[in-house]
Amino acid sequence: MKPHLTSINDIAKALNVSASTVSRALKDHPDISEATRNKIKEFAAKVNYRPNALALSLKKQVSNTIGIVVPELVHHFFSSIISGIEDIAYSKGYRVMICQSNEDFQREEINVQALLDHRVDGLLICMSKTTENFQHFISAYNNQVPMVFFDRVCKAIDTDKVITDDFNGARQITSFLIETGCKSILHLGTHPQLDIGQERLKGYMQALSDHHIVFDPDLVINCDTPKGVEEKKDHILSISRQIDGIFAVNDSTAIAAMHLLKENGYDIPNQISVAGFGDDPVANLVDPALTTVEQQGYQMGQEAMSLLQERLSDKENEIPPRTKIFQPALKKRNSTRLQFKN
Amino acid sequence: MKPHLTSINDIAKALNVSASTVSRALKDHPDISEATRNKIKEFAAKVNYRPNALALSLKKQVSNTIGIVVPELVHHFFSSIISGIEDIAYSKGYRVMICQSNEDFQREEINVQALLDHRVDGLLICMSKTTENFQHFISAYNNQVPMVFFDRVCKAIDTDKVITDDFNGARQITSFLIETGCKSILHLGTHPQLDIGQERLKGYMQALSDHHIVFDPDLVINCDTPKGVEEKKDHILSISRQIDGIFAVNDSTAIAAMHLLKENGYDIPNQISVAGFGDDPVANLVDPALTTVEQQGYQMGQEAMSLLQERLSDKENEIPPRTKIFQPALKKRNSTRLQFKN
DNA sequence: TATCAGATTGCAATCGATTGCGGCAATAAA
DNA sequence: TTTATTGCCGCAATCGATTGCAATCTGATA
Repeated sequence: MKPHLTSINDIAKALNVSASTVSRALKDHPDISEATRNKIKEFAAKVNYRPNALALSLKKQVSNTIGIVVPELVHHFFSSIISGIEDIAYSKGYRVMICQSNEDFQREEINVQALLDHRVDGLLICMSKTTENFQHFISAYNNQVPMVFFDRVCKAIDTDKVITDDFNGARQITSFLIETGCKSILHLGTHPQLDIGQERLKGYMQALSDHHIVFDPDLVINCDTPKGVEEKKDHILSISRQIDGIFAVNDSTAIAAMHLLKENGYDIPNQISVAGFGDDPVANLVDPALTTVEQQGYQMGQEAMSLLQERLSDKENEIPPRTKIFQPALKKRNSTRLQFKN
Repeated sequence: MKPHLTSINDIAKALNVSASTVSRALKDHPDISEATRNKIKEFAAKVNYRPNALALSLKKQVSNTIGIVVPELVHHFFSSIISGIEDIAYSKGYRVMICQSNEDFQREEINVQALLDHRVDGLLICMSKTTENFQHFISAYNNQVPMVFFDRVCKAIDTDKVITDDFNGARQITSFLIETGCKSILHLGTHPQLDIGQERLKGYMQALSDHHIVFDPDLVINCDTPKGVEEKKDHILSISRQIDGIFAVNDSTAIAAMHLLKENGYDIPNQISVAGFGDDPVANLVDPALTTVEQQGYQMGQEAMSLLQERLSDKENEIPPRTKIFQPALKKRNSTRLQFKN
């Protein structure tokens, strides 16, 4: 069951010429006579000849393929980033190989290694939540593999990065909660080792401080998935009587929390306002619609691929590492009070 | 900026042996003395040697890579299918290359061609909505490329297929609508050239017939996305007074329709019941939660990859084409009345 | 007729890894 | 001392495509 696709040698044999003549004829090399060229081109078209990309990559030492590692495709943010990457990649003549780490460090290591084994020209990476050892990245970096991190970046490596201004986004949305009347805001956060988690927490704290509200560490819970909300529902419910707002690190967690509260008789947003982060399309479909900040996944993907492409074209290696920061935009919806209330 | 990764020849030169000796030593060939073997293995480990997958694929004429073409990654159904595929693929030692057609025929053609150029061992395909010409599939099929279609299959090719029982799913959910009191059900359907669209329409019609309801062609609208609902909202609203139920071809369309009706003052489900297809996670998050049928994307992906893997191992080419049919399960939620009402 | 330029085409090496076969040495057997 | 055996390793071809250089042939010029 092995497919047999026509090679340049097959054509050469069939037409009684050498492989080099075929190769030259197909790319209009002036050395080849018109008669021979036409003969070869016609035959190639007839048998639907296509150059073997593996052989080409091996010979040219360039695969025109870039590798992507994302935590999970099922999240809209990541799949829209990938669309952004792909659209730029296609337009520049690159193919992409997509891998999921499933938020698992070992799978991430294997993925990076496999992509390097396939000699991708560069890497686009969003780290898994559980990655604390960066040796696989450092090793690739030391081997001169061009790489761009996006969203969850690796601080240990000085390369291109595309990120959201998580601090500012969190500060904005927390401020909005406070300005619409919230005085006691629960933060559902993510793993402390993730930069985005730290930044969003800092933004939350900064907003409190901006409004002279004392930070209460008991109002921060490590809980960043709907499953996490389910697991910690007793904790969340026990705390729910003393809060009037929730800022969750992402939309799905915010929505899960909102459902939990609704089920337990809370009026959203009048008793408790709920806000998320990311502006997943779901945010607009739930009831009440979720207030959140928009992360421009598609554009971030485009930017990441553009940075990588520039680096790949930079033969003299003179581009310094760059960091592109996307400003998230507040999306006011009905899961939070819209006006100031005292 | 080209990465330099160590090759077997680099090792050979460094240790003053031949490349063949290195190759044999690394795979414990008995011809190589223990001393030489250890020396080579130690050096290889030190420089972090990894075999070039391109060279291996070229030499062995097997890439251990399979190609996937899906319409769009952002849909949960497709990304969960991919997770199912990947998990099986990894466990069998295969890598995957994922392509999106964006529901565009030409992009699909390009994707298939690019995957074949990369000499994938097999293809896993879900056709785009706009594909009406199957030459790119037929050509691959004629070249003996093992392929499995899933969800949206290509009838023109006699190969493995993994599908949902769309007819039965549509019949079930339409029957449920009727049995809970609906007498006039609008169907929001997809392109007629898609099998899944035809089957779901047939299932809908069969359910009507089962319950002695006369089919009304005016109650079928070609509308299969939230955007489509927006575009046809006047049509839908003009028809809304004469209906008491909607069966949409997928969940996102059903939800969009539900929102449209809610905005226009309809009570869901008491005035109009709404049902979807697919059981996207969103279905459970909207209010009211959407009644739908569950399509087991992850399991379908696993099955598709398993079929392909069996075919790849079938050197004698004696496995006949198989079709696996997944039965969708009704998920009763609150967007439809739960009891019979007259 | 000898020589040369120009037009065509093939040879062979290369990319990285694999593998059948042959070669060389040391040791054992005759 | 000669022959055979065994252990260990390298040569060279191969996968598909590219490319510098050499080779061949034609027709033209001296």
